[in-house]
Formats: sequence, C-alpha cells, structure tokens
Amino acid sequence: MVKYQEPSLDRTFAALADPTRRALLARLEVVDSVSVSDLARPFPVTLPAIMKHLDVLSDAGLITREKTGRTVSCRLNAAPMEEAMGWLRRYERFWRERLDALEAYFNRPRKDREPDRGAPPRKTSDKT
Amino acid sequence: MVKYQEPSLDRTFAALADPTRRALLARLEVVDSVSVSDLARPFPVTLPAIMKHLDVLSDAGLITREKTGRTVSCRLNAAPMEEAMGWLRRYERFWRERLDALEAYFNRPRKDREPDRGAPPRKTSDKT
DNA sequence: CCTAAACTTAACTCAATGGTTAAGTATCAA
DNA sequence: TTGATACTTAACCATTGAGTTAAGTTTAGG
Repeated sequence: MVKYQEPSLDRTFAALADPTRRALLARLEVVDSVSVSDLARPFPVTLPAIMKHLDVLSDAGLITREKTGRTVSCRLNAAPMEEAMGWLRRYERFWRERLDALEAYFNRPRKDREPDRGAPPRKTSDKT
Repeated sequence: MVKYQEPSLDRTFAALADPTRRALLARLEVVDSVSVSDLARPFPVTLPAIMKHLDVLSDAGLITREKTGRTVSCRLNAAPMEEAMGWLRRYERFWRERLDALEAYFNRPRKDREPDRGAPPRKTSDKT
C-alpha cells in the first residue's frame, strides 16, 4: 500500500526534529543500504519504536524501503532536505553578517580590538 | 524569568516544522522588529495561539522579545538556524550529485542523450 | 516440517502540541 | 480615573508523537 505523501517542509522539519531519526539518517549517510534490524541495533529502544521512526522518515520522503525476502533494506533519500536547506538559506545573510563582523574584528590591528560588551563576537558551531 | 535553553537541533527543527511559525519568521526576516499583535494580525488564529508559537520560537532561540511599555517587540535571531544548516550540509553531496548528473546530461551532445530508465534526471524544487 | 529470524500490527500509555474561551494585568490616552 | 489597548495566564480539549508489550506474519535453514 503506497501512501500518498506531499513532500512538505512540515514533514521534513518534523522528521528532523528527533535525535533518533537524525541518528538513523546519519547512519544511512555512510552505508548506502541497511536492514531494519541492523539499523535498530545500536538504539536503546524496541524495534517497533524504530519502525515508527522509519515510517516518519519514509512519509517525509527521507528514506526508501525495499523488501527482499524477509529483510527490508533502507536507503537514504536526501532530496527533501534540499527544500529545507533552500528555506534556511534565505536567512543565511544573518549569520553571514555575524561572521563578517567576526572576520573584520580579527583583521583589525590588535590594539584596536575592543570587545563591545566584554567579549569579542563569537562564532557558534556544534556537531551532532 | 530567563529560562535556560540549550540551543539544540531538536528545538530548532521542531520550531521550523510548523507553517505558522515559519511564516512568523519569514515576516521577521524582512522587518527587523514587530509587535506581538502586529505579528498576529495576518493569521486566522487567536492571539494566545500566536503567543504559544512565539514561546516555541523563543525557546528555540529563534526570536527575542523586548517589552517597552505595554507592547512587546519581536526580533529574529537566525543563529540557531546555522547549526541546522550545518547539519543539513552534510547531506548536500547527495543532491549535488543529482544536479551534476543533470548538468552532465544536458551538456552531452543531443544525439547522445539517452535516458537511463525512460526519463532524464529530474531536478525537484519547490517554494513555500 | 519446524523453528528461528526479521519484520509487522495492534492495543495501550503518557506527554506534548496546537488550538480554544475566559479572565486577568499593565499601560497609555483622554 | 476610566476605558481601551496590548498582552498574559489559566483551564480546558482533541490530536499526535514516542514509547511500550504482546501477538501476528513471512521467509530461511536444518
């Protein structure tokens, strides 16, 4: 039964909002194709829970599943992320501005570096 | 009362998963600072509903609110989106590959253009 | 054929979302 | 000081989300 799915930003962002699902995707980024149980193994939740996550990812169009025999292999489909990035890109100029400020700050001669409110402009960045 | 908030991807993506909230952010992208009721006006929901959306955006660190007199002005803070984009960028190669294929296809001499499985590579794109 | 492996489905819990109405608190303007 | 404006809070409701356990289905292997 193939469910109709509109590849909306809603579903994409909602799918990405869960750390377990992001971890699943991260796994699929590096391996091309994994079975459901292999995919589930590292997680501290039950298989049905993972199944539901896979349903969400699938509804968002972020993965495809293919059954061969009794095993189902999952594969990443990053396409919907492009739309999400497109949406975000619109706001890029805001941190671009901040980065430019940062850059300008450190390109200034050392003696001129005066933190506006006690600290230099800071670049935030983090990995998941 | 300043609530502690970890600027996690969870919150960011969750905040972006709602179309009303994305619309609020889109509004704040172009105007720099708007009062709560001005912000709420175009939407077909009640003020308290908008308030809750603003709480979510605020908890995600995507907006800041400042009260002056009886009006509260909201301001965009796009910083958390940078982390989100950083996460997504990791997957960029997947659609980059698709685009490269598309490009290669159309740069090939016309007579050589033979769709692999009945159709040329397709570029999906959509606006919100 | 029988059993184990690899899912799948069903039924249930609990908390969080997104919305409502109604009532409350400041603040500004006359 | 009185009333309207601009929020804010509280209480409630329905739906969804993330998880569970328990009971199916297929399929593969001995």
